Amino acid sequence: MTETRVPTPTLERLATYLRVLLDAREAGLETLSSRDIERFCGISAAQFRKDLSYFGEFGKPGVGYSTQQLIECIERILRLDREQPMLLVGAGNLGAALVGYPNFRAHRFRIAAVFDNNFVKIGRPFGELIIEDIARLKEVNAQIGAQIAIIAVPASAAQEVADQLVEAGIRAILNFAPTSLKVPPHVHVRNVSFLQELAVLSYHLAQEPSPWERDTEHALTDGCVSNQRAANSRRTRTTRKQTGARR
Amino acid sequence: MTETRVPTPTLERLATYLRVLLDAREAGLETLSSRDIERFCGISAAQFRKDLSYFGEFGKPGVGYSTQQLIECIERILRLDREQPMLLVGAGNLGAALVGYPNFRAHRFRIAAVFDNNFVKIGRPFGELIIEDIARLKEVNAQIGAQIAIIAVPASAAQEVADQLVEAGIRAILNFAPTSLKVPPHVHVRNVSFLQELAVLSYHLAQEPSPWERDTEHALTDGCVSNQRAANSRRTRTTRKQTGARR
DNA sequence: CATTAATTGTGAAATCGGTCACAAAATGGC
DNA sequence: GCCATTTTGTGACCGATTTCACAATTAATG
Repeated sequence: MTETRVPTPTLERLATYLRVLLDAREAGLETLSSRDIERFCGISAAQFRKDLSYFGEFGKPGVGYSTQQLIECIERILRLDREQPMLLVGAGNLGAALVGYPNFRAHRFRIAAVFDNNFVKIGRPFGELIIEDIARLKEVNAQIGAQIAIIAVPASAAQEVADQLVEAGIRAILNFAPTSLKVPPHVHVRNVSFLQELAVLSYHLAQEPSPWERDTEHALTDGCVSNQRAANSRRTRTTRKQTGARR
Repeated sequence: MTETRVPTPTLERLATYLRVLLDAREAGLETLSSRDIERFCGISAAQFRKDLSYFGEFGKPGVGYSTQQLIECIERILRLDREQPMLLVGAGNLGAALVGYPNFRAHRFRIAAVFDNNFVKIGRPFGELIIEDIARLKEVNAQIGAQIAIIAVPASAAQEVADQLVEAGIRAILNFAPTSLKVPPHVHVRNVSFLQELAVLSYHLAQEPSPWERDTEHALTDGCVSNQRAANSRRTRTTRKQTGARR
């Protein structure tokens, strides 16, 4: 609340709170308590209050929070209170899904231009926009002044695109390509990785095999043993216990 | 590394390591050290070693890790070593991007069926699949036996879809709808929220305004003051310091 | 106006995740 | 075979985040 940097998890949750509040306002609720928030999105009431405490005091003891006022405050904190033009690079399937994504507007994000390097696509309409030549990135953004860009190109092209975006004055990148971008320190990057999310789910499934699988599969306990040194030396250091993949 | 639960951040990073390893194998590198990994994806060498230590020992001191062996081990850990059929619900733009997503196959994920509730779409081709009636979810999955599903429908329909998926035996859900799903405890959910990611980026931009904006805008320090009680009572509790949004 | 019930904001404690540093292991050179 | 060099695996430390618990505040009731 006084001088601390705000933890990223707090920022992420703020967006969730905002969504809940918007729904609540839609439903005509004028105030919400932290316990209501917990019911609606599963984030604990204490967590919610602690998160808000980084920014000030917004509630009334005994009453809760004014839906309308808290919406306005969170929107200001997150800079969602003004139009934000964005650049989209990559006019493929994913790009098409993004230009058609209806929820951007509620948060005042707007895709202001689309770029691709495929000369067959350049000049064609894409949603309500015309696909621009990626070579004109800097030139076009001199007009638009976008600070945020979305990368929706294959991994092999992503780094080059990122470099061009930085060159064009972009300071924040939402990256859908499965690759680790290298950018100067003043540029923020957030990665969205379907594969990563699926991998985490897949891991958890493996931990608790489904009933019909349990008796035909024993791979959970064999499988990934230590390989190399597994069956030989090592394990002599201190009191090496059961080496190998557990669980 | 003996009985601890594996932290989720570790699981997420595992997917990144795998990507790096796959690229390295492609490039003909037979071994990699933890410092190489750090160079390629920015995750610290110590972090990498610690992450692996949850699962066993995979490297050779003085040498590094066999690319091929480590790929195989991580694939086993993440259950990426066998085909995983998935159900996709929602045959809109996003669904189209997902059925066409080329990277699923490298990790053996496969969209085995697509569902929608729009009778105009049902029966039409969608990529290489035919759109099925959502009402046939359970019936169809009795054949497929998928444990993972992807929700790519509007938020308003997401909870109902989730309920039907659980009913159809699904145990893991990748949710693209901006809503908090309620599912039984044995079902895992991961949310993908563009808006949340953009909101975090937007916040950081607000913290460090771009040069050309700095002298025309002063909104950073005014803006979201505490509202309610801001200018009146309160602040009497202990030694309440400067109330209101900072920064 | 006093009492009760609800709810906030926040220090303090607990938990969790990340970094460091170093002993142990592997390799290459001589 | 021995020494120098590299790199692993991990315990110990440290910082960040979450949870807890409670004093303070508000509103409602009689």
